[in-house]
Amino acid sequence: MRSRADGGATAGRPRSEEAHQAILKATLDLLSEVGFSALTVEGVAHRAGVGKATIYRRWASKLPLVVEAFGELPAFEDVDSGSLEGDLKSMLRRYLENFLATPLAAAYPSLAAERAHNPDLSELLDPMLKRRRRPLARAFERARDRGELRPDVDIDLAADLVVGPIAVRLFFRGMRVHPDMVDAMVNLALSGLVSRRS
Amino acid sequence: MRSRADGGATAGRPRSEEAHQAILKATLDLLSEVGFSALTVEGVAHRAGVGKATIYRRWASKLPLVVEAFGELPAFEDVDSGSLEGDLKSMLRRYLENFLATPLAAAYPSLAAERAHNPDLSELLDPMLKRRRRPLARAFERARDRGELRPDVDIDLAADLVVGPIAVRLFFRGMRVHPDMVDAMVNLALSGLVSRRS
DNA sequence: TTCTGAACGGAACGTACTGTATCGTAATAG
DNA sequence: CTATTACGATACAGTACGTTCCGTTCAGAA
Repeated sequence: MRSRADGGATAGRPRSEEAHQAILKATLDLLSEVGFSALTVEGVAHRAGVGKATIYRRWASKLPLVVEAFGELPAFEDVDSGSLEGDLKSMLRRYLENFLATPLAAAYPSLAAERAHNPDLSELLDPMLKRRRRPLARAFERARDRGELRPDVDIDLAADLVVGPIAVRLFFRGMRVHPDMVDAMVNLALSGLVSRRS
Repeated sequence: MRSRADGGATAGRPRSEEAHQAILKATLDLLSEVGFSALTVEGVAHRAGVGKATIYRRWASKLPLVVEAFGELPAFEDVDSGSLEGDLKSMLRRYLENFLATPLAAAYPSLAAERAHNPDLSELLDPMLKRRRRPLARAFERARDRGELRPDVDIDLAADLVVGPIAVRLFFRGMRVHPDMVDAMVNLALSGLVSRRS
C-alpha cells in the first residue's frame, strides 16, 4: 500500500524502513492527539524526526498517509466459537476493547467524509474496509451453513445490522460503548424488535 | 444557535439577515461541492458575497459555522401510520429521498470526527442530534404503548438498530442506498436474524 | 437634522502550512 | 571508483486563518 513507487533494486540509497515506520507511528499518535483536521504533514515530519520531502516521496499528500496509517488500526478478528452468538459477541467485545486505545474515532469518520468528494479514495478504502470486515462476514457464512440464520437473510445486510448500532454510538453519538454492552446489542439483532405476540 | 453575541436593540447598524442566510447557503453549497476539509471561510465569504469579518463576527471559526449549517439539513420527520413498521419505513424512505440532495454525507461524519477532539463541540451537537432523532424515538414510544415491542427492548438501542445499518452504508461504506431498500432493512430489524428453528 | 455606534465589504497583515526545490551528506549497486 | 537514490534541513511561492483597519452604510437617540 505504497502510494509512491518505491523503486526496485537500483543503484542508490534504499528507502529507510525505520523512517517509514516512524512516520506511520507519528501519524497515528498525532491522529490520537489532535484528530484528522489538525493533523499536518509538517507536524508528522517533526514528530517522526524526518524531512518533509521524505514523507512526500512516499505519499502524495496527507490523505494517503492517513489511509495507510488507518489500515494499521485494529479491525475485527477471526473467532470461531461454534455459534453465531458466540462469534459476534467475542468479535465485537475485542473490537471495543481495542477501540479506545486507537484513533479510530477520529480517523474513520474523517476518511468516510473525505471519500464523499474523492472517488479515488474509494479505491484505496474499499478493499481495506472489506478486508477489515471479512471475519464478520465469515461468522455469518458459518452461521448460514449451520442453519442458524433465517433463510432469506442477506449476509451483507446482516453484518450491517450487527455493526450498525455500535458504529452509530461510537462514531456519531460519541458515546462510550462498554464491551459489556455487546451482549444486549447482539441479542437484539439476533432476536429482533417485535413482540412475539404478533 | 448564534455562536457570537448578536447585540440587542442598540444604536447601530443591525445585523443583516440577508448576509446571514447567504453565508449559510454558501456553506451548504460548498459542503456539497468540496466537502468539509476543503471548505474554507474565505471561500464561503466569496461565494456569499460578504467580507470575512462578517462571518467571524457571527461564528468563531469554520466549525461552528458548519454546525449551524448542518442543523438546517433534513432529519427524520414525524410520521404516525399506526404501526411501527409503517412509521419506520416511511421515515427512513423520506430521509433517504432527501439524503442525496444534501451534503449530509460529508458533513455528518466530519462533525463526528471533530467531536472526538473537541468536547465543546458535543455541547453544540448533542442537542441537535437528539432533536433530529426525536421523531424516531416517538415512533418507538408509540409502538411500545401499542404492545408491538418486546417488553425488554431498550428504545434508544432499538432506534440505533434501525438507523445503524443505513448509517454504516451511507456514511462508512459510501454505498448508494435506494429508498426501496428500506423495506428489507426494517423487516430485518423487526424480525431479527435468527432462524425460527431455534 | 446631527451625532454616535454597530455593521458592511474589501483589503492588509503576521502566522502557519502545503507542496516543491535545493543542498551537502549518506547509503547502495555496479 | 562513479552514478544514483535517499536522507534531514532549509528556502520558497502560494494559500488560508484569524485579526485589524478603512471608508461607507445603516440604525437609534437627541
